[in-house]
Amino acid sequence: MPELPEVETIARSLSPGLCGRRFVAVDVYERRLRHPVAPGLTAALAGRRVVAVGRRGKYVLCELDDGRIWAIHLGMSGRLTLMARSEPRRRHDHLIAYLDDGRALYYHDPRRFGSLVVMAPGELASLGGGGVDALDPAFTPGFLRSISRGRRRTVKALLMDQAKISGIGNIYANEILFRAGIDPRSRAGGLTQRECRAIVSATRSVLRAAIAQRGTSIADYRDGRGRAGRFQRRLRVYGRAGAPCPRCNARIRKIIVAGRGTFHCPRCQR
DNA sequence: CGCACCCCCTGCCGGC
DNA sequence: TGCCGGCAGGGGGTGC
Repeated sequence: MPELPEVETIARSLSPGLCGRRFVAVDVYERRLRHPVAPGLTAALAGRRVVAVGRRGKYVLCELDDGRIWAIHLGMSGRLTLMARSEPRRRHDHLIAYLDDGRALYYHDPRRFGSLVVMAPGELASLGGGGVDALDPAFTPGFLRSISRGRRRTVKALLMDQAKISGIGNIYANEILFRAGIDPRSRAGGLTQRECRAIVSATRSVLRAAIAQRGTSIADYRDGRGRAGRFQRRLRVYGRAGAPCPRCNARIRKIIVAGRGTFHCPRCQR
């Protein structure tokens, strides 16, 4: 589910309610996530105060008062919600972290593709493969060109490679390449400077616009207060197979690229 | 190196 | 109505 804009929205919506609060107790109900929840997670969180809530790539980062960082990945179906602690635990609520103000943070993940890890600040650089965050100023056309050069892989696979660029998933890769006018199957190594500029520019505008709409809610996604996003109304190709291209009216096609459903306009994306 | 392919897991939807 | 296959925003591992 959540890509960069959704994770950013979740972090922002949690921050006011979490910052300055202390975890008084943490209950783990299911340890079998993408990586098994470490036995020491509860002890690492309990008693700690939250100093800041942020994001990197697709991870929500919760900075603790001992300098360590709780990194939360929501996989495809994860939710992180701040609610009154009297809320009943629901099916697939795998962790509840109780705060010192009568509220609690609920981690909910039906498919269990997410992960929960407390790490030292030094380990942050390698998180999720260590790619440059897609909204980091360091993600420039020159950088994109440097990681593309000589590569035969498709440009879409490169955009979604978290070890190179972090935060872009399947929905936004489709939208970015549509706005940049580039065929998702084209080879990364063949990108011109002009195309690299178009991709970086489209990445920033699409991700920022999606954040402004508080993310894309297709099925599961909700922010830290349970609210849906609105960017699904602005999607130009994702999920629109057979519909007319908003730019040229040709029919949008669905193909498979990089193992994922890929939507594109065969006329305006070259 | 990069990819196709498989897996993990639950829920939902459409077709029959 | 029920069953079944396919698909879904994530990542990781393997073998070619």
